[in-house]
Amino acid sequence: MAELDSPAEAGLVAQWRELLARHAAAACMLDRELGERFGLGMSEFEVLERLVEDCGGGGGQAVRVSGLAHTVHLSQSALSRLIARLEKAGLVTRAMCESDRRGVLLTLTEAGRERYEQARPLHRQVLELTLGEGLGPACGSTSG
Amino acid sequence: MAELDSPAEAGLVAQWRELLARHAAAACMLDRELGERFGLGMSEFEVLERLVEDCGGGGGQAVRVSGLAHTVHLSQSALSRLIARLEKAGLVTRAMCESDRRGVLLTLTEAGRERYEQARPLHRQVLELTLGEGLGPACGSTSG
DNA sequence: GGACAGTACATGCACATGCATTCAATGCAA
DNA sequence: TTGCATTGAATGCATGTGCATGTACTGTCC
Repeated sequence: MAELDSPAEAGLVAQWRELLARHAAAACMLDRELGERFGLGMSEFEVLERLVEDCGGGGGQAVRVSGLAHTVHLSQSALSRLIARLEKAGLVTRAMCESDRRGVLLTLTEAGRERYEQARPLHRQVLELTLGEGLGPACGSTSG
Repeated sequence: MAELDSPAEAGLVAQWRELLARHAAAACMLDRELGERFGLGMSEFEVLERLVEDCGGGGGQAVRVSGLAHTVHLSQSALSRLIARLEKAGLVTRAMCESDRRGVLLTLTEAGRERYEQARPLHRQVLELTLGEGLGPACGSTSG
């Protein structure tokens, strides 16, 4: 039996599996629910939320893409395409940064803010369901 | 300010972001390290591990694919293709189940067991790094 | 000014994933 | 036995992701 060499190792693996299960359950349900009802993926919502936070309540404040990359767990290329999707959907606007013309400034549109506000309750409900109580079966294993 | 309506909501979101960060850090490093050194993805290793556990120490005990789906957080189709990759790599063997010929029995090959045993220390090291201590920047945001 | 390294973002490409569908096999009912 | 719903797994397809690269721009050194 090679898998029970040390108790510390077993605990670490148990912790990892618990994390995997919770993440899978939450991520899958978020993707499905937000996608069905609001046309947003989990990461799309996450980016919108960061934009709302960083832009503050006042509209029009712009955010650099490079700043987002530090908070959203996506590669730079994935983030670039995600923003392209959001822009295509009319939820954000891309504009050239004047002070550093390599950079891109993101502005949340009114539609983007509304979409976020509409989706937020569902997002929180899913988190309550999947993080609050004992975890259920994850997404992938229930499909088929 | 719409994002601080209730303290419970804020706590839930904080918990979710913590989970996202830990998962991203661990999953990314696992994929990268296991991929570079052993040609295994995170999920491939996970499946091998379940096979080792379910087959027990003795070789040759077979495991149904349908049973794996409940423990690995993948869709049925993804699991099917993952198993195909493992079989192509010579790490598992697919055989028809005699009692229910719809089912597929998986057998860990000697190479599969060896690969798992070789990869396990690295897997545990990554878990220690990413789960044990305070989380660092996640994978995606550090690439580029 | 010109050359060159570094940064910010976009894009080509390969690949893993999920959904819907398909195929094979089982269980049940008539 | 035939007919039908169900289950286990494989496959077509669209999509999201990361890596490597390309493009545009900045800053530095000469």
